[in-house]
Amino acid sequence: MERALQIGEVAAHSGLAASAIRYYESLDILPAPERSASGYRWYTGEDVDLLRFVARLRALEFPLADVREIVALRRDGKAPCAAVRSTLSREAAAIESRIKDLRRLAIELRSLEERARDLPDDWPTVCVCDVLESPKQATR
Amino acid sequence: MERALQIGEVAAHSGLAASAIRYYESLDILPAPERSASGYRWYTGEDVDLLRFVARLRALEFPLADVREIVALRRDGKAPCAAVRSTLSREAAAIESRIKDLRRLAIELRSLEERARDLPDDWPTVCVCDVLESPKQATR
DNA sequence: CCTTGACCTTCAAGCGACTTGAAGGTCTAT
DNA sequence: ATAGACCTTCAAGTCGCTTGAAGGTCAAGG
Repeated sequence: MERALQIGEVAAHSGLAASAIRYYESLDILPAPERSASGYRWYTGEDVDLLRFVARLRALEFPLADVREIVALRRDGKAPCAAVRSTLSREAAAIESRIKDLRRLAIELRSLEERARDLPDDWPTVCVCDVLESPKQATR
Repeated sequence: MERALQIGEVAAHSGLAASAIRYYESLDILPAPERSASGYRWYTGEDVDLLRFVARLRALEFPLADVREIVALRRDGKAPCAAVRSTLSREAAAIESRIKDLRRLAIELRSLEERARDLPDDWPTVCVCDVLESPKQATR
């Protein structure tokens, strides 16, 4: 016979923070669990499965709106596969584009850093900041 | 003789949104410009240089707190190079670590997507979602 | 029986970097 | 005179939570 679990326990089992679980419940992403006589939330093993699933979606950076939709489909007995697929491809594309941006950024930051390393702190500043000004000019 | 510029014009010249410029001013990141008799902000050519510089810092994803510090140093006649260097290396490290995370994520999303492509929408769902459940199991 | 400490509760506010909207004023051209 | 394209301020919304305050509950130990 399985014992009911407190929020801290399901948090530990799912990898979500207790505050995040309460937050999801407040947004109707997660169903409200039973309560003990004193008002504590009681979770079941099924709840833990759902929390784990939600944690996985969030680890994949699914937006909460999508998580809500997917969890609702599941609650209605429908397989959320189509919704999951749609978010998967949208997220994957967004993240790949973000990676491209960040890579450009990282290269620029590192090259600026290299350039800055050679300048003294009191380098006479003719414009706002020599390190960042007119970035397309010579690398010295 | 140079004509004063309205916020929309300096926004266009700097790449910042007018709303962002007002926001920076409200946070004392940017100095408050002169105003016309009717209350419009009037910007000078120097202001545009500063706005461009700030736009560049933000394009490099410098946090606003750092931008504030750097702009303040400059206002006090000090070269902000040390502060810039410090943010550069911190930001570069943070962004490279973020890239690593996102690359792992992208790989996982794409492989899940591939796996999902082969499943019908009404695939009998034995758990919350077959596509995402027990991700370490066979790729079918 | 009482206290300690670790848990739990709710509600409100804060984070970062803005954007958006409402409600209104100004300026230029027709 | 009016249209429309600017500008102003202020408040609230976005996203995904976390943190803090103020308090209730519960088991163990003295």
